[in-house]
Amino acid sequence: MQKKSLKEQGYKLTKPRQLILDFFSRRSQPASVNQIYRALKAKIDKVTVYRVLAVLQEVGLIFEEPGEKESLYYAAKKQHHHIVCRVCGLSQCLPCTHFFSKIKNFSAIEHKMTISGLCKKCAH
Amino acid sequence: MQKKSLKEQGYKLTKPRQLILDFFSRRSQPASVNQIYRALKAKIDKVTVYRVLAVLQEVGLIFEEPGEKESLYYAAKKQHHHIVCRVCGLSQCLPCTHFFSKIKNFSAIEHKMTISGLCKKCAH
DNA sequence: AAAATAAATGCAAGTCAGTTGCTTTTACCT
DNA sequence: AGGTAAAAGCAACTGACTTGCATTTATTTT
Ligand SMILES: [Mn+2]
Ligand SMILES: [Mn+2]
Ligand SMILES: [Zn+2]
Ligand SMILES: [Zn+2]
Repeated sequence: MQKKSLKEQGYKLTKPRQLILDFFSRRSQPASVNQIYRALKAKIDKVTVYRVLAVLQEVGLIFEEPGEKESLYYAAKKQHHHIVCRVCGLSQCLPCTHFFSKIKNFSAIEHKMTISGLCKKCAH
Repeated sequence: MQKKSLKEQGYKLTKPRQLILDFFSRRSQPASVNQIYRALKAKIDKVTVYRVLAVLQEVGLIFEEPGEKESLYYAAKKQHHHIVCRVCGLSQCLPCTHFFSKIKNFSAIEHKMTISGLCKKCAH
């Protein structure tokens, strides 16, 4: 089954929401709030960016991820791990192994991981 | 070889530094800046807590870690991974496997990982 | 098509972690 | 004890993120 739209889930399709959905349809890499805000050349308030991202995440149209500098990043595809260059920010997907399937004493396990390094261009 | 003291590394042994070293000698779990600050009942300025932690980390007497709520945590033992209860904060060490030893395109690899869950007491 | 209405936006102000600049105090050396 | 550089304390700042509230907008109802 494919993703339900905002309207199908009882949310209005507003101009800010449309702008941010368009942004993600053009972009495959994860993006921070500020990257999104700047990409829209401040056509919408930054508070609205936060609120729209919360809604889009709520309805499963985007996904949150941990990041290096700004802590919240979002992407159009479900969360998996990345390696990020600490100099230029180049980011590359990593195959997602399933760590820790049998941890004792804890339930409802979640994990967040950031792997960073220097890409060829930045390594000297 | 064992750890060099502050003095041996050219740093003064001041009252705030002593207090924080004592704090870590009593505590095995990682602690955030605020936890440290509150534990000292504000005997020293919070800015000083930040600066002392930076020094102690610099000289290798404590180690920084990523965390769930506050992003900076510190511990007396070298960085490894933990699982943290999202309700009460109970934290437990995890064996550190050496992920990602052969990543392509990136050098100087570092990783940060937080694993959280609900401990037995908080799981209902 | 216009009015009604609830939901969403924008703006201003607030919170909270972490930083910076600067003055005063302190550890340590002579 | 006195001198001095390093460190502490204080106040103000920054930047991410949140909250409250008045205004605007998407969609429903006439
Ligand atoms: Mn994964
Ligand atoms: Mn590890
Ligand atoms: Zn790079
Ligand atoms: Zn718990």
